[in-house]
Amino acid sequence: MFSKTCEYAIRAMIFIAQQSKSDVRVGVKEIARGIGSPEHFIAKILQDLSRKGLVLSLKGPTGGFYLDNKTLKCTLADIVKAIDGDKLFSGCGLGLEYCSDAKPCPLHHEFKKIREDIYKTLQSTKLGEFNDQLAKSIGFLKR
Amino acid sequence: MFSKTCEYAIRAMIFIAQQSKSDVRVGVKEIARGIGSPEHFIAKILQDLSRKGLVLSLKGPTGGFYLDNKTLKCTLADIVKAIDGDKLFSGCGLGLEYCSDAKPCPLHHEFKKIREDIYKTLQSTKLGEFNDQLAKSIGFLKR
DNA sequence: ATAATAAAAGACTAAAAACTCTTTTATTAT
DNA sequence: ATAATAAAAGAGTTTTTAGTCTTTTATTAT
Repeated sequence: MFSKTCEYAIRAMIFIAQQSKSDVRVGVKEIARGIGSPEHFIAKILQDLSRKGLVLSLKGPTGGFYLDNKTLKCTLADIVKAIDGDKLFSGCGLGLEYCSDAKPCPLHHEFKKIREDIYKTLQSTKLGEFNDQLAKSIGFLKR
Repeated sequence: MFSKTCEYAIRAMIFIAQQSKSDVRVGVKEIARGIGSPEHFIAKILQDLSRKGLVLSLKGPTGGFYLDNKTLKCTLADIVKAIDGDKLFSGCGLGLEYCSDAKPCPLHHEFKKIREDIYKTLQSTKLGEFNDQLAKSIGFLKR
C-alpha cells in the first residue's frame, strides 16, 4: 500500500504527535527507538518532512522534532502525499497512463471507489486528533 | 497498490482471456504489443504464472499462452496473490509485524475495511467474466 | 566565548525490483 | 527426420528503494 519510507514517516509523525501533547521536543534517537526504525533513515525522512513544513524542528540541546497547533492539523493523507505522491489516490490500478473516467480501463470504476475510500480515511485522520485513543495503544508503534 | 510486475501480469491475463474466447493461443510478442510491456519481462512473468498453473502454454509453432475453462475461472485476487503475495490483503497498513485484531495499531480498524473491500473486488472478478464488457474497452490495456 | 548537543546535508553502500540477453528445450509443419 | 517456431530457463544489467556513515551548521547551557 505505502512505501516503507512512508510507513516509517506515518509512525514517526504519530509518535511525535504524542510527545508534542506534553510540549516536549523529541530527538531522532528516541523516535527511532519508539517506532523501531533505523535511526539515520528516519532522520532523512524527517528532514524531508521538515523541509516541506509538515513537522517542526530545532537544533542544539533540548532540540528535536515537534508539532504545533498548525502542524497537528496535518492529516495522514498529507504525509502520504508528501512521501509517496498521489498515485495511490489518483493513479490507475493497472498502471495505465491514459486511463480516466472518459476512457476507463476494465477495472477503473471498481478501483475508483476503493481509492476514494482510502483517501477519505487518510484525509479524515488528523495527527492531533487520534492522540487520545492512541494512549491506549501506545507501544504498538514498533516492529 | 500493486507492483509493476503485478500490473503487467493482470493486463496480460486479461489480454490472453480475450484471445482465448476465440480459442487462439497468443505469443509473447503479441501480448507485449497488446499491453505495452517489455517483451522479455512479460515472458518471465508469464513463465512464473504458468508454473503456478494460472495460465497454460504450448511451445513451438502455433504455440503460445492460453486459458481453458478452468483457468478462465481464475480471479484477479489469485493473480495478485501469486505475484505480490497477500500482504495487501492481510498486512498492517503501517507495516507493523505484530499488529492484529487483538493488538491493533492506531489505524488497524480503518484499514481492515479497506483491505477487505480490495479483496472482495479482486476476488469477485474472474478472468472469464469481464470479457464481454471488455470488448468495448479493447485497446485500453496499453500504456 | 566555549563546549556540548542535535538536526541538516551530502556522499555513500546494500538490497530489491525492473528489465535484458542468450541458450536450451519442446512442438509442429513440412 | 528436419527446420522453423515459440516458450522455458538462467544469467546477466539497470534503476529504484532502503539504509548507512561522515561532516557541517545551528542552538543552548555553562
